[in-house]
Amino acid sequence: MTCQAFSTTDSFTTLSGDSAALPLLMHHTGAADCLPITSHTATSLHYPMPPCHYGNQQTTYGMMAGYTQTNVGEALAAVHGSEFSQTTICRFENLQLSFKNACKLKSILAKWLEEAEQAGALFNEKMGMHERKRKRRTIISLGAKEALERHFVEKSKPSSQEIVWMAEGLHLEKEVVRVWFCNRRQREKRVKTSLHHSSFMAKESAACRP
Amino acid sequence: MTCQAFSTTDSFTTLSGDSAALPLLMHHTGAADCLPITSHTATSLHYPMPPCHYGNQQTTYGMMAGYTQTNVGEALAAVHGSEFSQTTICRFENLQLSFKNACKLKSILAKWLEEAEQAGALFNEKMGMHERKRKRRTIISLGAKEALERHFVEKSKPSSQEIVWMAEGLHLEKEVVRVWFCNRRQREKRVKTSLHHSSFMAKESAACRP
DNA sequence: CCATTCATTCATTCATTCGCT
DNA sequence: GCGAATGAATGAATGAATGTC
Repeated sequence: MTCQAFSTTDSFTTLSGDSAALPLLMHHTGAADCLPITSHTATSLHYPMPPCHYGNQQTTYGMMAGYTQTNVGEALAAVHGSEFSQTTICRFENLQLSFKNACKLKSILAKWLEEAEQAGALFNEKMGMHERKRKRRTIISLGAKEALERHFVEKSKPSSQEIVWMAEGLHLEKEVVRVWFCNRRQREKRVKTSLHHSSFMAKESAACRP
Repeated sequence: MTCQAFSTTDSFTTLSGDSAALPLLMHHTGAADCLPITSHTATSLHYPMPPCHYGNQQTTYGMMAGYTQTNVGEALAAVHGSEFSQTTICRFENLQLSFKNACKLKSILAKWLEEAEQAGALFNEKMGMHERKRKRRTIISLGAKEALERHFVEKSKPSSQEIVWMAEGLHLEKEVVRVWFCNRRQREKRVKTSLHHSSFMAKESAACRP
């Protein structure tokens, strides 16, 4: 990987108090050594951008003005080769990505901002392929969710057999339960290692050079 | 080398905009003397293919369009006799195979591309055999990993006796420790001989890999 | 339109098989 | 028993569908 995973050692134990005070200077050189770290309200945008962006609501500075998450995701294709989903941009703004992942995205974003000028969606490969029928999204009932959650706190990594039992008990497919646990674990991890908690990882991230 | 290297600039910026310009000439004649050498982002595919393939995620050009690593692995059965796992295809793309191994795979891939036409999954041997219950994957704790790593740098080939001691100290099965060292040695070798490190990437990777 | 949840694809780690010498 | 090739299981990245206001 290009981006070294910062020493996992602790991360979020390190201070957390003054995190919001961090200035968001962006050095395109560095990776994400300066991701926006701030409280996120439902309305704030945090594209780290030079000279130092902050922005609230739709009110972002400079060229970002008016871009929706979807727009940004699409525009990124120009410098990345393929688009990103609204979901990913959303995660980035809300610091719901792993540190490594955030580094990567940030540099792409930075590059895009550099080549700012053309917002044109030069790419438009349609490739209408893949009817890879996606499984229809299962809707897990509230009750089932609570049950799963209870199981999770007790054992975040159930065995295959245990999964089968739970699935039967809840009238869900085994696969659905398995995936639920995968996702739940990811979330758990994210919450613990997300940029939200790691105060300013400026120091650690110094080594991260995309 | 028949394959010219491209600008080394920086890792994950390489693929962006003009990525398509990167010529991945494929000479079926040679073995793998021209495997794609490029930074690998989480989303890039690098099947070396004529006229020059590139693509990200699902977005590949030509007939490769839309193939996932799993798809390719399965399709390969047509020219090889048996399938390959997603893992192997992934390793191929990321240049994590030994040179020799990569050559072999590349020629299979080339052959498949030649006979391109039929993407039909002619094979579908089900063979529901082998209940050879696989040992449940051991989860080695972070601490244990660090310890093993320390032992490794000191002695990459511990004796049977030393393995037993480590195992006891770490509360792991002897076999698990033995296998860990096997795999670790393989990785070490891979890292050193892999195409990734061919010259120019040395600098960057040095700083980015613990 | 932004945020969250279920789902899929890509990447890495532990495990197995086989030739060997 | 080791090294090389290879894979299943699992983690990480990312997206479609859905929820919400």
